[in-house]
Amino acid sequence: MTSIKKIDKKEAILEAALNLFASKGYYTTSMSDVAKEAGVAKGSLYNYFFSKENLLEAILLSILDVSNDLEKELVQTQSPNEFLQQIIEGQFELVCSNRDHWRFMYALSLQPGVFEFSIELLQQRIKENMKEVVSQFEKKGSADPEIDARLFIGTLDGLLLQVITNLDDFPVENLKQGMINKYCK
Amino acid sequence: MTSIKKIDKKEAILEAALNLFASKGYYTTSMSDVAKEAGVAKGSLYNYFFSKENLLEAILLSILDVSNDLEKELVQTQSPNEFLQQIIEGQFELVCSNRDHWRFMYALSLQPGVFEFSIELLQQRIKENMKEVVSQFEKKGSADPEIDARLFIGTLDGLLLQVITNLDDFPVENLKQGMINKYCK
Amino acid sequence: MTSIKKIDKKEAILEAALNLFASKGYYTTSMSDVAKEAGVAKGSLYNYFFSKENLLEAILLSILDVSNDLEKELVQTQSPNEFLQQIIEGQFELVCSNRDHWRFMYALSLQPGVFEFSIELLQQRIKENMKEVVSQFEKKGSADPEIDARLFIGTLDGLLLQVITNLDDFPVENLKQGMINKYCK
Amino acid sequence: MTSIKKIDKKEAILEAALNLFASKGYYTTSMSDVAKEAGVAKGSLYNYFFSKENLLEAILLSILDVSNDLEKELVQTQSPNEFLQQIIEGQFELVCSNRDHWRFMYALSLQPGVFEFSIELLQQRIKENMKEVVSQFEKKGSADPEIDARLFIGTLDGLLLQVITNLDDFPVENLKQGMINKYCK
DNA sequence: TATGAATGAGTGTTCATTCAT
DNA sequence: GATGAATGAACACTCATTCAT
Repeated sequence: MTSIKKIDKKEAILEAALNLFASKGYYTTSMSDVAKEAGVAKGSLYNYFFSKENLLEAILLSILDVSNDLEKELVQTQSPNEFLQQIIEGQFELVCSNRDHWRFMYALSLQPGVFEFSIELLQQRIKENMKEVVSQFEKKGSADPEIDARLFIGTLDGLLLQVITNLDDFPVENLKQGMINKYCK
Repeated sequence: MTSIKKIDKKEAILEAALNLFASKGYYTTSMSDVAKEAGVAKGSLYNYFFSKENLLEAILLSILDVSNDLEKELVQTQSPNEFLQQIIEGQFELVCSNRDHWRFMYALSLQPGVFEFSIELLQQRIKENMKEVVSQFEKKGSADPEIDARLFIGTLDGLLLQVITNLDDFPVENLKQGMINKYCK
Repeated sequence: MTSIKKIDKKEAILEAALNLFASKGYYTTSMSDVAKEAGVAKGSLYNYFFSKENLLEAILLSILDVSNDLEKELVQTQSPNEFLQQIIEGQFELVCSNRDHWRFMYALSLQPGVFEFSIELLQQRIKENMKEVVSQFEKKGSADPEIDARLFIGTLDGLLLQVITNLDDFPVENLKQGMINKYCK
Repeated sequence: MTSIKKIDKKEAILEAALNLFASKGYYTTSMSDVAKEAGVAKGSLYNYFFSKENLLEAILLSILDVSNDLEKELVQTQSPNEFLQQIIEGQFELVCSNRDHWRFMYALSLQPGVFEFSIELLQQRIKENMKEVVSQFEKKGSADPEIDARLFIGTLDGLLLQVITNLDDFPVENLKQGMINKYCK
C-alpha cells in the first residue's frame, strides 16, 4: 500500500511537471510551480528526483517509453507498404493524442544546453526507426533505400510538426492519407 | 559618423546575441554574456533594446528579413516544377548557410512562453509560402492542391530539420535531389 | 535485552555523530549523515536526542566523562613534580589517543554560537584543574602559584594544540619530555 | 573617486563579515546578514566576492596581513632574549587588540571542511616563525633548539588561547611577564 | 551616449524536524 | 520503538534592469 502511494506521488509530480514544462516551458517553470501543481511541498520533489534536470530526464524517458510501447505493438510481418502505412498511422496517432507533450519533445531536441541528453535519446530512437524503414524500402526494391527512407521520415516529421504547431481545424486526416498515397502505394 | 557607429553597435549586439542564443540557448545566456560578447557595457544594451525579450524579437525579425529577401529574389515566372525546385534549393541553401541560427528559429517556434511572438511571425510567413505553393500545384493540375502543398512544405521542413540536427557527414545533396525528384517531376 | 539494545543504539548514534562531527564538522554533517553512519533511521535519532544540538551536548559530555575518569585515576599523593608530570603524561596520552575528537573539542570551545554550552563545560573543567595545579605549585613553594599554574596549563594546552594540528611525524615524545624537564624538576 | 568608494564598500563588507563571522560563527551567519550589516544589497556582495567562501578567504588574508606587518617591524638585531621577548610582547598585543578576530582565526584553524585553506596559511606562518625562533635558541646555545622553540611557541599559543577565551579580568600582563621570565632570561 | 556598480525578487536546493504507519 | 516520506523555512547565489556618474 505504501508503495502504491509512493508511486502515485511520483507519478503526480511527473505529470504536473510534464504539463507545466510543456505548456510554459522548462526554464519558465519553477520547482515551486511544479510542487504547487502536483500538490506537494517543494522539498518533497527532491525525495523523488535529485534535481530539476533529473526530473526532466525522467519525463523524457517516460514519454519515450510510451512511444516505444507503440512501436513494439507494430512490428509484425506485412508487405512493406502496409508496414510503412502502419508507421505513419501510429506516429500520427501518437502525436495527435498529446500535441503539447510532443511539441515539448521536439522543442527540447532542438535546444542547446541542458538537453543534450534528450537529443541523444531521440536520435537513437530515430536511428533505430531509420534502419527499419530502410529495410522496408529495400524490400520494395528501391534504387536508393537510404535516401528514400530519409525522405519518408523527413516527410513524416515535417507533417507531424505541422500537426503540432497548428490549430484544431487542421486537416490531419487528409494529410495523413496524402502521405500514405504518396509513399505507400 | 555617430549614426554609423550607432548602427554598428546595434548590429554588434544583435550578432553577439544571436550567436549566443543559438549556441547556448536563450535562457542560459545572460545579458552580461551578450554585453561581453558584443564588446559593450551591460547598461548599453538597454540603449538599443528595452529588454532581453525585445532583443530576441529584433533578432527574429532580422533573421526573417534575410529569409524574405531570398524569397523575393526567387519569385519569377517559370514552370511550376522549376519554381518548386527553386524553393527547395533556396531553403536548403538558407538553412545550410547557418544551421545554428535556423535550429534556433525552429526551436523558438516550438516553445511556449516568451516566444508566442515568433510563432506568429513564422506562421505568417509559412502561410504566405503556402499560398504560393498551392497556386503552383494548381498550375500543375493537382487533384488536391492544398494537401499537395502541405505535403510539399511538410517534407521540406522535415528534411531541413534533419539537416539542422545532424552532423556534418550528412548526405544533404542527395536528400535535396531526392525531394526534387519526388516532387518536381 | 531491550534496554541493552537501546543503550547500544544510543551509543552507536553518539559514536557515529562524534566521528562525523570531528571529521567533517558539525554544520557540514547532516542528521541524515549521522543516521546513515549509525545504521538507524533518521527519525530514530529523535527518540534518543531531541535535537541536533542536544546530540552535540551529549557528545561533549561523553568526551568530558572520559577525560574526568582519567583524572580521577590520577589523583594520588605524590611529590608535586611527580604529580605535574602525571598530568602532562595523562593529557598527552588522552589527546594522542584520538586527535580528531580533541581537535573537535578545542574547535568547539573557540566557536561562538550553538556552543556556549561547551565552553562553559570546558572552562569549568579547566578551573578545577587549575585549582589542583595551583595547589601543587604552592607545595613547591612557588612565588606566584597562580601565574605559574596558568603558565603550566597554557604550555600544556599549546603543546597539545601542536600535537592536534600536526602530522604524524611530529616529535611528540621529545616535546613531552621537554615540558617535563622545564616544569617538573 | 570612484575607486575610493569602491574600496570603501569592499572594506565595509569585509569588516561586516569579519565581525559577524567572529561573533556568530561562519555557518550561522548568512550572506543576508552580512549584506544588512554592511549596509548593501545582498546581490552587491557578489560584485566583490564570488562566494561566501571567497569572502572568508579574503578576511583571513587581511587578518594575516596585519599580523605580517607587525612581524616585519620586529625583525631587528638584538640579543636572542630581547628578540624572543619582542615576539611575546608583539603577539600579546596583536591578540589583545582584537580577541574576537583571533579567536575566529584559531577556531578556523581547528575546523575541518571549508577551512583547509586557512589552516595552510596559518601553518605556513607558524613554520616561518618557528625557523626564526629556532635560530634564536641556537644563538642562545640551547642543547635542543628545535624542541625549545616548539616549547616556546606552544607556550605562547597556549597563553594566547587563555587570553582569547577568558573574560576581561584576566591577568594578561602578569602572564606575559611570567612567560618572559621563564623563557627570556 | 556609455558605463558598470547596485539592486532585490526569484531560483534551485538543503535539512532539521515531525508524524502517520 | 522504528521508520522514512513529508514539510517549509532558510540558504547561497543569479540576473534583468536601473541610474548616478
